[in-house]
Amino acid sequence: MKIATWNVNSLRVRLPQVLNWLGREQPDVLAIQETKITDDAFPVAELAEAGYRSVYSGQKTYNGVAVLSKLDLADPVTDPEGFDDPQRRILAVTVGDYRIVNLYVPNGGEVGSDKYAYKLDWLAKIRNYLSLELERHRRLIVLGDFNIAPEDRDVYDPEAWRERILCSTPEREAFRALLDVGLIDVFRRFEQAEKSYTWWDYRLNAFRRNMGLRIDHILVSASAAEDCLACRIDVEPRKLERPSDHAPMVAEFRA
DNA sequence: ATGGTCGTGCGACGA
Repeated sequence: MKIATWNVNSLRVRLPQVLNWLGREQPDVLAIQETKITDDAFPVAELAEAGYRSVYSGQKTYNGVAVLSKLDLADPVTDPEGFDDPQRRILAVTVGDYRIVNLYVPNGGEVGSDKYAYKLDWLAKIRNYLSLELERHRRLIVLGDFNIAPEDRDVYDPEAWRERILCSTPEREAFRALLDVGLIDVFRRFEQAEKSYTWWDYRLNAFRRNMGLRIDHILVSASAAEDCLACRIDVEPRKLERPSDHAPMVAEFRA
């Protein structure tokens, strides 16, 4: 089972790139964030033609999550207990033996802002939900855009980003709290190149200069980690004309 | 450089 995550920053704009990437990479599952498309406009037919079923939870202009799969998608959840939120950021679904939770964590604006408080509150609530999901499912995969760089080695210039959004201590503690409920950052289970990132600002030629952050993650339960064979970032789509500002991540599992 | 580039949707705002 090959499972991927990609913040596409508008599925409408990126659909040709997504279809190309699916064709080349052939993941069994792709979790997408920032679709920025309402459910009535979701490109179900184009994706079906490429061999993928879709579940989606979208809204106008902002946010929006979807899961594409070659296999059946069962038991979708978009509004877990405790979330009373019009923002479409959560989509949990079952594929085969795996419970998959696709997340688009709030960006948080600036440290200390209202959006920052919303982000930390959201992270506290998602922690509770994930701890329940871990009780309910042996094989759990939580993936998406977490908008948190967990450690200094996940940041191209840690001093410049010290206590800034995506890197502040409360955000890193909230990320750590997700690991503490029983999730494993599977990217770090494998040898990786130094300066491995998943997001680069559109400005200042940040990608060409590898001025990036690792803010997209694949977290898995212990029993899913045992079956994980590989985890990598695919920077190729970030090199294309009119790219998303994020690169996809892929994890492969035995069975 | 209180900057810079995108996407949405036609003026800001979010990231």
